Amino acid sequence: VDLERIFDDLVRLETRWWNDLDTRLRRGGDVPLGTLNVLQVLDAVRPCRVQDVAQALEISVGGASQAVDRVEAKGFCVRTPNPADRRSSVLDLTDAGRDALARARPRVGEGLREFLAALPDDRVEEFGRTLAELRSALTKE
Amino acid sequence: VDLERIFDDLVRLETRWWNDLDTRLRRGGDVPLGTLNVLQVLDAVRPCRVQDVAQALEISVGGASQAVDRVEAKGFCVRTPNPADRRSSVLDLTDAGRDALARARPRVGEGLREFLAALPDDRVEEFGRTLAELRSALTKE
DNA sequence: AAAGATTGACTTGTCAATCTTA
DNA sequence: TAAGATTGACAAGTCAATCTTT
Repeated sequence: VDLERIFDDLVRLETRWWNDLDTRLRRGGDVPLGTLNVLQVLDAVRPCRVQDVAQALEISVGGASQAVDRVEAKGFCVRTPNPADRRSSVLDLTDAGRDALARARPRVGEGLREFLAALPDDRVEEFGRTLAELRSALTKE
Repeated sequence: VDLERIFDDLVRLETRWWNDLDTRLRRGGDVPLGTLNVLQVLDAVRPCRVQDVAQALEISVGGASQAVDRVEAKGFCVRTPNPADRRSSVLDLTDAGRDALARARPRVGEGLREFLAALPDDRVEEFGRTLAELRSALTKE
């Protein structure tokens, strides 16, 4: 098996899907895909701190802090002092943030359905299982 | 099937693998992974222009031009005026570039073997086939 | 001291405008 | 006019240094 080829295909596929989805979102007047990812984390993880965003997106804490800055500057979330630990803040979606999330999410779904239409359902499932296993194998290191 | 979860796992897996491999390379005194990718294209595609790098890496032409700038600044490739079309240059690896490529490549292989050790061989093969199919489905659009 | 977060300097990508040659 | 490439302004990540609170 040619592992370098697998890695190359993984990276390029991710690049193309990311850029294509991001372009769709921007053209449709929605938030960029990076912003959407943050909104999804804020919606799914509660309570949510900067650290939780970093972990969910597999990026550095510094990067997550800056990403939250941008989302907050657009009025999509607020930092509230954390009563349990004053070193951190709790991040909460605003109504505008929830609206942006609700508008953008379906567009991503559309794109993904098109991308994966090339594959029969059982292989899509298998693909998802494999990705999940490879990812969970990593976090155990 | 949860397509959003598949996309999320794809993006995060790529992020982790990329960052882990890049860290290994830098720690070992080798070129960064982005540079290695360019070297691999210059080695595989001949003759190679900036446009070919952009296509192979699925990045913009502007980004490819800058990436080649960096590789050239490190002395790993040279731009030679293209006799067949004077709008473009032909890119060639230098001896130093070939050395850097030969040193870095095996380290990436090591990392990938570790990452994929979590999976039996037949599923690694299947994973590779799926990635290739999904990618080729894209280029036809 | 260690943990959470922020900040500044840097890397590497995008896009739009521009230049040169076809 | 279009194609190949370059450039400058900007976007979004990394890391290391720092600040505050535990």
